[in-house]
Amino acid sequence: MSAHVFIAEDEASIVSLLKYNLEKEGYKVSHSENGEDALKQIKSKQPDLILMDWMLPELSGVEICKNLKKDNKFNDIPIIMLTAKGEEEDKIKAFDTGADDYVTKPFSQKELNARIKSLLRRSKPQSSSDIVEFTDLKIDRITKRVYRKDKEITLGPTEFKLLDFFIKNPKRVYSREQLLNNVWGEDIYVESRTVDVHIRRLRQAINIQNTKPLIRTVRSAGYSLES
Amino acid sequence: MSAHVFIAEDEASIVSLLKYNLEKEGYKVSHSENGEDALKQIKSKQPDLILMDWMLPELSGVEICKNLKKDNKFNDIPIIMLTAKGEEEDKIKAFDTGADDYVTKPFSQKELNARIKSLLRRSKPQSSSDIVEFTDLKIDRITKRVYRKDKEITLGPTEFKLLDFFIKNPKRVYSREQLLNNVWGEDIYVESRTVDVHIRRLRQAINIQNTKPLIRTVRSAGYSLES
DNA sequence: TTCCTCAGTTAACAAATGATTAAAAAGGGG
DNA sequence: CCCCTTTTTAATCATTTGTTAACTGAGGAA
Repeated sequence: MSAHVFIAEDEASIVSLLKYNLEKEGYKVSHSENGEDALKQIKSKQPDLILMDWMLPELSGVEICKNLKKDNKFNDIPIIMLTAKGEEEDKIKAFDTGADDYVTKPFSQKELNARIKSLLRRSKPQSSSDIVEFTDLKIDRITKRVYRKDKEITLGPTEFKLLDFFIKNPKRVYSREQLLNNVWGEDIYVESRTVDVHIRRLRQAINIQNTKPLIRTVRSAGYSLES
Repeated sequence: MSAHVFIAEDEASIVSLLKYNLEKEGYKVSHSENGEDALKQIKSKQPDLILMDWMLPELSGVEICKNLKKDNKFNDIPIIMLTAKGEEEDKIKAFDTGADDYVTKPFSQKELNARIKSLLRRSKPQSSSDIVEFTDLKIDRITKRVYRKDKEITLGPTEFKLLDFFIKNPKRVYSREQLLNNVWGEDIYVESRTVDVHIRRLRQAINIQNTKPLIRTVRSAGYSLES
């Protein structure tokens, strides 16, 4: 699943250059040449990232930026401002309107790609790496192995999924309901006590004698993974 | 509550310049001159943002960066790389190791401030909205934990809900009736004296010896949370 | 001021709620 | 059909909850 990059830029030559390069990187790309239309398209398409010219016909990049950052639904979309001016003050202004990064023309495609990658990584935590660590726990999603303090631990499939889910949001308390929906699946019906049983098995597997247990029980609320 | 910025940099002149400027901006600042120590400090202090020199004694910035980005507990801390080199390839490498931004020395303090602001804005919201504070009380609805003066306090489920309700409208006085409706639920019938008992339990849990009590009794009216 | 009354405080306890655990039953590949 | 995992069940254990009743103290009346 590739990210969707939206370009708001009126110079055709730049658009085609960007488009070519971004598509080569594997992004889905769409664009608009005018500010008003750009805003409309962004709101309907909800891209993952926006490259926006500072100056745009109809509605300036600054205006669009402000508009998007006001709206809860769109203020998470990272925005990179493109501009011909290299002046200090403009950079500050760009950041102040809510832009997340700033690139001056002419820009290097390589650097732009790097900045895009960085912003996307930040806004898409779910597509995180295949090896995740939390304190002394390490889980490898590829080989399906789990380690505690570099010692391997064997888990049943359900326990693995359970731990994998917990590790995505450590310290957060999940209700049995939430765990069932996220680990077992929305449409599967099992008793909520079943969760307890798997929590117990997971605890037994990952615990180390005389150490603070990793899974916390929050009475009448659920469970969480602690450090 | 101001953000905490950590500086990992060995050139004293740069550190003092940065420190001066960041503190003027209202950030809490701490620093380390050596890579190994920096990593240790970062893990214990958990700053909100890191400014890191590309080259550091003991353990290079790149290494620290990689190390932090692997661990779920720290990979949300934004990192800005500081470097003397202005070369293209280094920028790419910096982003590849997981840095979130990149600034070349000599840098403009104004631009750095803008970039810091942008990164903080981006990383804060997920954690802040479900944490409520009132004077020295802090309640985290995600992890279901309560703190007084940064020391954790354990509450039973009802006391937690009670405090959570009070903190939504501090200083406002609620009758037992209102508390029952809002904390216990509209359709549940319990004696109104029960409220007193839970108020007492909550008081015992959150009070500190020789300090003004946080919950005020308003005779023949109800209770309120005071500062 | 003193005394009385009423509202709030407190401690103790029994009941109920929720979590843990072990063991049996039920599935589901190989 | 056997082995391994998952789910259910039910007994047990732990904590929380609501109730009761005695106690305390504030504030008004005399």
